[in-house]
Parts: sequence; structure tokens; C-alpha cells
Amino acid sequence: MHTVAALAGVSIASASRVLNGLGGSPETVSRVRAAAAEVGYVPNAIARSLQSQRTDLIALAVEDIGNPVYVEMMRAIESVVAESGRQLVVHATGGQVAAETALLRRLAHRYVDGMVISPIRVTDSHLEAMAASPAPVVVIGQLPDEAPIDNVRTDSRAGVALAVSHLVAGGRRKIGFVNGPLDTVPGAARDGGFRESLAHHGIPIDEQLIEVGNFQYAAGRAATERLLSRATPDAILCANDLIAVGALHALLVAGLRVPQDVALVGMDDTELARMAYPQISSVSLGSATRGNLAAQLLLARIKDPALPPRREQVLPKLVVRASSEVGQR
Amino acid sequence: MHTVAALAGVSIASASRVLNGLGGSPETVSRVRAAAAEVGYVPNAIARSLQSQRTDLIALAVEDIGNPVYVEMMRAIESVVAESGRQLVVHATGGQVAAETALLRRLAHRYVDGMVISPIRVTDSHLEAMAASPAPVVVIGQLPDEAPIDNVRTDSRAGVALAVSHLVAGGRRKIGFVNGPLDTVPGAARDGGFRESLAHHGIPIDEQLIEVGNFQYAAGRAATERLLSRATPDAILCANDLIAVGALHALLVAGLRVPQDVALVGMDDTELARMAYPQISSVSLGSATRGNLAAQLLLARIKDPALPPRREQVLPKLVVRASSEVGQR
DNA sequence: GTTTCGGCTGTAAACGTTTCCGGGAGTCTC
DNA sequence: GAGACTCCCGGAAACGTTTACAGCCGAAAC
Repeated sequence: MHTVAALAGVSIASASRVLNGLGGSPETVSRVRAAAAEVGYVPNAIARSLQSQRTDLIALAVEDIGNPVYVEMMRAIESVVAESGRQLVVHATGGQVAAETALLRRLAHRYVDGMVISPIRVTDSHLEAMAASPAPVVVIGQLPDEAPIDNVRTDSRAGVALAVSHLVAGGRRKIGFVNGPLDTVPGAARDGGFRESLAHHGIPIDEQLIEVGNFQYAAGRAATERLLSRATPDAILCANDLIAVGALHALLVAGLRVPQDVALVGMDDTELARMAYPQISSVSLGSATRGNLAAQLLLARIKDPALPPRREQVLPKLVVRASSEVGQR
Repeated sequence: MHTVAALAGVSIASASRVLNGLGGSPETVSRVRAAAAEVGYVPNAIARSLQSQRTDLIALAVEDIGNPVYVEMMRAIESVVAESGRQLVVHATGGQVAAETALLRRLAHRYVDGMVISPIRVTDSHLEAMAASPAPVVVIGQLPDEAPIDNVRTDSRAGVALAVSHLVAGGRRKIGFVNGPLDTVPGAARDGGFRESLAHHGIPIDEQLIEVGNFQYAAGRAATERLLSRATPDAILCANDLIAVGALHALLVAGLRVPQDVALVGMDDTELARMAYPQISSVSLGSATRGNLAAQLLLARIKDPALPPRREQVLPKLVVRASSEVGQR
């Protein structure tokens, strides 16, 4: 910029003003423009950040960038973030508490203007780190009610209930359940929802029909195999779509027909559910909507940090596909 | 930092030195440490960047963060980038030339230290922008031989040949081909490879058996349906795994058995191929390896910009699974 | 007792911008 | 024709670090 100013024969202050479109006489404007073009001037983002105290970067921390549910969130977030002229910095945490709190603490370095994080477990150190963070944080997922943090959540218990009701309405009574780890927030919620929901329909809980793995395809397949070796359900509910695809695989290998012998329902309603054959029914937890809302909340808070903490809720919705169609028994 | 220095009763220079572990008397060291702890001092990443002329950020630009092949690359890149203490900024370009060149030009702002880009089309404006970029760029994919740019590629023609030979060896002669757009680098290479390879095996080319869509699931499925409405192949080769999953779906819906009636082979060997039922054979183009190499090249160049341009090649490898097992007719 | 050396320290410049402030020139109004 | 007002402009400070340089002091060497 010094160079540009010198070349145009003006002060750097004037050059800066012209290049930011803040006034200047026609004469100087054209001289500065010409000089900038001649030397191929490009403003330095870092110096600008230092001065403006913003980086125009937003961080996103998710467990696993391979899980399609996070891909959908990421796409949604990316689009609103890009719209606002900012960019996304993506972190994969592997679901590790230490990695997540480290990331949160790093916010203090001000390398981004804010963060959207979707922790799979929420610990006290999370809460502390978020409270201490000078940069705004928005959480996708459950949070203690008293935590003063912007938060968008869904009601996965209600989601599970939708699925169970649907299966029961289709005449299924021996409903299996393949869940993720119980010490995670979603795992615990789904477990609770499942038990609650069976009780509500007057169906006794059969522990033989419940299996736990993690939220991945391979674990879902293995867990389903274990379940099938013990009992034969007439339906299986899975805690997410990756697990459901694994379960489908296990069912087909076992020679069971879906949905005739066993109905199958997943959760998250990702494209994976549509890509399976038969297509898998799934409880939509509005991942794109949640991502979108989270990004909006974050931008709003960056704009006005004094805003009271907000909490958004998106309602689950069941999408029925071939894998659980009623009347296919 | 001013505050810390004042509190410790030393100059900011001394404070800086202590906090960076560069000497200082035991007395000052402990005073500065104590002061820093007291006020909860955290260094400002931006000011540091302005001074050090590095941001410790690496950009990654891919067409679609939803495509599992890019997810694999991203994971591989993320891990080496994180290992070096840097972070990844992810951009989704949607395969748009304008978006990609804009991104490349933005490198001049120095908001990242370098970029890995995997363009699906390579135009002159790409080459210009890369040549003009003051920050290093590594390309994953084909590039004109004379372009002086670090580059890691694979030989997808050879990959196609592996698949065709495998199918022919299994007794298939009416081999269908579902490709992505021919104006993309991978699309063109695969088309060339397919024709070349059939010729090599003395099989005449039947245009009825060739379809073009894009590299997505839905397009793959639709293209396969079109193909099946015209002819009945005894094998189908797909330009990537997303297409292959779509093709599988179309085949099953049409009542065809895989592999008995139609053998199926995809490309990229992503987890998607393993998650399908039956599992889909796929030509591995080493996406993780390519990502890893690209990241290494980039870090090496950042360290020493004077390095001559390097070019790495990873060999394709066929992974045979149930969808094309020999002897299943 | 003088010189030399090494270890610490503080001053100040530098990184590349933006922006506040004051001054100068020109125009309008009465 | 004088005052008020507007518009531009340049100087300089500021953002928060790192680091080159020079100065100081004490200890070691002769």
C-alpha cells in the first residue's frame, strides 16, 4: 500500500480511503486505482484483521467429517457463512473431550470470530471453556438449561417416539434397537426415548432386543449381527443412518427380507437413507435446518454480543420409505 | 501483553521473550509467568501472524464436501496438517471454475499459508491464477505437463483398464459404462480409458452401453435407468462410487441380480462401496494417499519455496468385492 | 585493576492496515 | 467581502506482537 500511495503521489491514508471506497476526489481516485492496478495491489487480510479486530472466519467443530449428518450441517452452515462474506474453518474432534476443550480454549487466540460446535458429550470442562471464551460459541445439541449459551437442539426422544409409533401402527411388536454409546448425549436421549415409548404402547422391554455400538456403519452392522444371533425382531430402530445401513446389511446377509420380515428405521434422514436399497425410513432431525439456525445465531451474536442467549428447537419428523412401509408383511 | 509486562514490572520485550521461552533471568521468568497467569494472558494469533508473516492455516478446495472421496482426502490432509500445528480451511467450490479461480486469487490476501486444490476442470484461468499466486498451491489431479506446479495425480485410464480386464476375465462382454461429464478431467480420462481398454480386448464399442450424467448418486441412478431401457449389459462400470451405488439401485429395481445378471464395478473405493449390499468392487485411486502426499508436498514447499516443482503419482488398484465376483453367473 | 565477555534488559522499529484529527482550499450565503 | 460550511487530504496513532540493536552489569581472565 505504501507503494501504491507513493506511485499515485498521495498519502497512504488517501490510498486506503480510495481502495475502501470512502470518498476522495475523482482525480485521486483514478490515480490510486491506476497505481493499484499497476502494481497488482492486494490488501493483506491479516493486517486488516489486526486493525478491524475480526478475521471473518468461523470455526465449525464436529466429531467426524465423514458422517453424512455432519456433512449436511456443514453444507448448511457453509452457505450462510459464505453469504455473509466469511469462511469456514473445519475441525474434526473425533468426539474427544480433550480435543474439544482445547479447541474452545483456542478461541481466546482470536483466530476466528466465533465457533459452531456439536459436541457428542457435554462435560463441565466444555461448559467452563465456553463460558470463558471471549469469542461467541453456538452449540448444536442438548445443553443444561441454565447454560447461558446460544443453542439449537432437537428433540430426539420425540423422534424416537415417532418411529416407534409408526412401527407399532404397522403391526410390529418385537422392536429391536441399535444404539450408539450411552454416555453420549444423543445415545442417552435415544435410549430413554425408546424405553419410554415402548412403555407408552404397553410393550414390555426385552433387553435381548437392545444393542449398543457406536455411531458408525461397521459397529452398527456388528451390533445388529449380535442382536440377530439372540433374537429375531420384526422391526429394528437405529440411532442413526450409518447404523441403519449396517443393520440393513446384516439383515440381508441373514436372509431376512426388509420390510417383509423386519422393518427398518434410521435416524438423521441423511442421503444415505435414500441411497440404500430398499430406501430406509428415517427420522429427520433437521440437520440442515439446525446448521442453518446455528449459523444465524452465531452471526447475530457476533453482530451484537449483548444479545440474551437464545435457544432454538427443531422438531423431528418421520420420513417413511420402503424399509418400513405399512402393509408389507 | 502490555498489561502482563506492566504487572510484572518489565518491558514488553522481556515479557514476549519469556512467553516464547527465549531466555530471561529466573527472576523475570517467574514474575512474567505469574503475571500472565494472573490476567489469563493469551497471545493474539493475528498480531503474531502479522509479524511472522504466517497464519498456520492451510486451505483445501474441493468440489463437494459430501462426496466420500473428498471426505477421505480431507481426513488424510487434515491429519498431516494438524500434525504440523496448522489448521484446515475448507472450501466447497461446486466445481465452478469462477469460484475456484476466485479462491486462488484470494490467496494473494495471505489469509492462509497455502492451498491444496482438486479441480475437476482445469482451465487456463486456473493455471494463470496458480502461477500468479504468491502462496504455494498443490493440485490433486491431472495438470498439463509443463505447468510448474506441485501435483499429485493418479492414472485413472489405467484404473479403468484394470476394471475392464477384470470384467472380461469374468466372461463379461457387454460392458456398460456410466460416466460423469466429459468436459471434466476425470470424465474425459475415464472415457478415453474405457474405449482404449475395450479395443485392447477386441470388444467393439457399443454407444448404446455408454451413458453420461454427473458424479452424483441421483444422476448415476437416472443414467443407469436410461441405459437399461436401451440395452441389457452383463456388466456396468461406473466412473465413481456414488454413481455405482445409483447404478446398483437401478439394477435392483429393474429386477436384475448383481453380480449374477450384471456385474458392477465402481471407482474411488470409498466406504460407500463397502456399505452397499452387495458390496461393490471398486478401483482404488488412493484418495487418502493422494491427500497425504499433497499435504506433504505443500508443507515442504512452504518450508522451502525454492524447491523445484514435484509430481507424485499413485497407482490405481482394483478391489474386488461381491458385486463382480468371478464365477457368479 | 583493567579488559573482555556473556547474559539480561529496554527502546524502538517493524509487520500492513484503518481511522481520528486537524488543516487547507474552495463554495455558498448573507 | 467575510464568515460558515463542505470536501479532501496528510500526519500520526493504533491494532498486538516479534526482534534487531544497544546499553548495562557482573564475572572471568590476565
